[in-house]
Amino acid sequence: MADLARKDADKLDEDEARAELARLADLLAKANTAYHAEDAPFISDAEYDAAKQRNARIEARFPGLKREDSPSEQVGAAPSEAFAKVRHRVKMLSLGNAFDDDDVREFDGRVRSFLGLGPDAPMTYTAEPKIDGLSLNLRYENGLLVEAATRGDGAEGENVTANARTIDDIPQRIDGAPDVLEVRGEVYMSHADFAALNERQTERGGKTFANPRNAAAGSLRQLDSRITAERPLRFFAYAWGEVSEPLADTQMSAIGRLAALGFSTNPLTATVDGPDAMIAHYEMIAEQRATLGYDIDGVVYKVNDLALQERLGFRSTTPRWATAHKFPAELAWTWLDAIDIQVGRTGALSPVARLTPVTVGGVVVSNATLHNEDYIAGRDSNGQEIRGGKDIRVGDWVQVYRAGDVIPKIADVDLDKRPGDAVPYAFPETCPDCGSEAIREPGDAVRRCTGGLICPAQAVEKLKHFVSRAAFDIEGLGAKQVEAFYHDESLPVKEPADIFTLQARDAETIAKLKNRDGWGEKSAANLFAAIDERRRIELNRVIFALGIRHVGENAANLIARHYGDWATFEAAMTEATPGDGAAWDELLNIDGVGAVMATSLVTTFHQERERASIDRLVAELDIQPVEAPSTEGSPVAGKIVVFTGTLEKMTRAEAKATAERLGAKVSGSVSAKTDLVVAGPGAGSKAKKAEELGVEMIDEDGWLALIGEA
DNA sequence: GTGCCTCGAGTTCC
DNA sequence: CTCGAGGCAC
Repeated sequence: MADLARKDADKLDEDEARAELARLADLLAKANTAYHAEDAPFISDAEYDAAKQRNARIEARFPGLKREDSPSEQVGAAPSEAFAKVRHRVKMLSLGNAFDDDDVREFDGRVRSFLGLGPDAPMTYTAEPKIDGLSLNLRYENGLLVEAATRGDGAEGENVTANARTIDDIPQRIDGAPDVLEVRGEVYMSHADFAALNERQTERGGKTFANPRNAAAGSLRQLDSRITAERPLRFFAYAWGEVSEPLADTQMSAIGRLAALGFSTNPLTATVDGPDAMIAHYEMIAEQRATLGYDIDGVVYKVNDLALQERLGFRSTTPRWATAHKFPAELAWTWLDAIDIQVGRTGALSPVARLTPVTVGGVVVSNATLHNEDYIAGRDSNGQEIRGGKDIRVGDWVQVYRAGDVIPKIADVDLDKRPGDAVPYAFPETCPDCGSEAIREPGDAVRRCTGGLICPAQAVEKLKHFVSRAAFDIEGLGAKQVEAFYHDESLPVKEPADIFTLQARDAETIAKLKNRDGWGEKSAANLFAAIDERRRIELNRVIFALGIRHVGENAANLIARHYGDWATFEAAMTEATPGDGAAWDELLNIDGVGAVMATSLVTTFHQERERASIDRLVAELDIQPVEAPSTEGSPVAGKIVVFTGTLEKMTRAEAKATAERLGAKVSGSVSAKTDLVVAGPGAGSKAKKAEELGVEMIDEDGWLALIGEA
């Protein structure tokens, strides 16, 4: 009986099967509690899946033995699917950062210059503490709370409505609000509540939390909302998402409106005029930091006038009208035990510091990035000394901080504690993984392995990139799995095409897969189904997935939109030669593609080995063409627009942003391809050229009238 | 040629 | 999140 757990599920007799089902039911129940309720799993996901499958297999053989508390009847098994996804109707963006007074002045300067205002024009901002918790979007329809979602990646978060309802600061219903109102704010835990919770957890033998933020995050993400209800979470409202009618004219009065509706708003929120007042408010909050009773990590400034906020708009990931002034990072000293080298997808050799674990800002840090060769030597990319020119050596006593409160870095070295035998770090000149020469191009900061596809480290990283979220995103085939497959000689997946031939390649594949830990027939079938589903895939994802240097998600979109379908794209890459020819010029003419990116693309398609690998992949796929996004109803969609002369009612940057939002392409020079020239006073050569070419020309008012109709 | 701005690549820990 | 580099405007 002792080895029951090891015995093949198909060979158990009836008594053994009954005992084994009981054991598995108990094990899985405990694992569930540990995972969900205590946030401290004691078995791996793979072990969990294996136990579940073993249970299902035995039940299939002895249906009569199926228990009333059978784990196969229980829902919510897969931890990652615990919460439903919610797509935010208005994106939840992050904020840009300011680290010192100069950054704050620069922020103010950027706001003014975008709006075309001088340094003396009045400009009012709000300033409020930046709460260190997790942001939440609350959706109210007709005054009733209908949905609460975490920020997630900004576009999509998790539905935690049941848990949010247990938080006292979050009203279930509100009176006098717009029909649709999304309130945004921060869920946090106070210092006192955090300490009491950890004490309680210790008494119960449960897991304690490293800091209030983790405690708040862990509590909000409980599957059982009764547990969340016992956790003392709080909420400050500071923003909004979708609203059916405007809340107010200014940020400050909108916050007042939220307070009037029954939300907690932070009492240290105030309006301030200009950078000096912003900085003064920051210092006032910094002085109170220790006595607030909850964690804050800085001060947030927002342009107060909502009409100006709208004009300022957004950059790719952050609003132009707000920034976060962060408190200086916490520092800690520890020993540097070793320096390891990692090899990236593009062959970049990145040094990583292995540290004696140390707590920095409530988190235990054991690794820190060392960037590159120069950084270790004590110089930045311009050859300027950093850390007072002190190099970093194995054995050193080093000061660590978390840049942006996230990435561990080394700030300083204590030379007095340097061991006598410490030697300067010798950066490897060959790849630690494949032994190929590692070369640093002149003017480049990184040293790269020249092994290309023959380098196992690069091949694995390329595969990870291939299955990543913005690329193929195959369900059940993440970074960990492809790495395991790569190294499993019985099921080799050495390049992307191998993923798609996995099933067909070998009739025994399923049998082989089953030998892997935690895999059964069902998981294999699921995997193949997920892979097959991804054979139909959009062109932009394919281009990004190829992992060509300098071609990221954004560039891949631009390129896909330009060529439209794979055949056209492939023909263009094959035909183009770096430096000249019509195909090369066409590539360079794509907005956002320059010579470096173009060379990288074209040479990849001309390298025999790379090309063969791409061809093998494409043969397995059904690549969907992409169309330029239709900006319906926009009078300037797809048009090439040039702004020239002095613009009086908007700045150049503003005009460009607006035009692009409406689907127009903004160019700097007038050519036969130009559709429209917007000329302000003082327009010179460009207006003249437009006239010669017969391009339509309008003034600023004409432009505003045109887009006003949009 | 210089100076933004944005993107790409690499990074850690939960 | 940060840094470096590419792309592009001035």
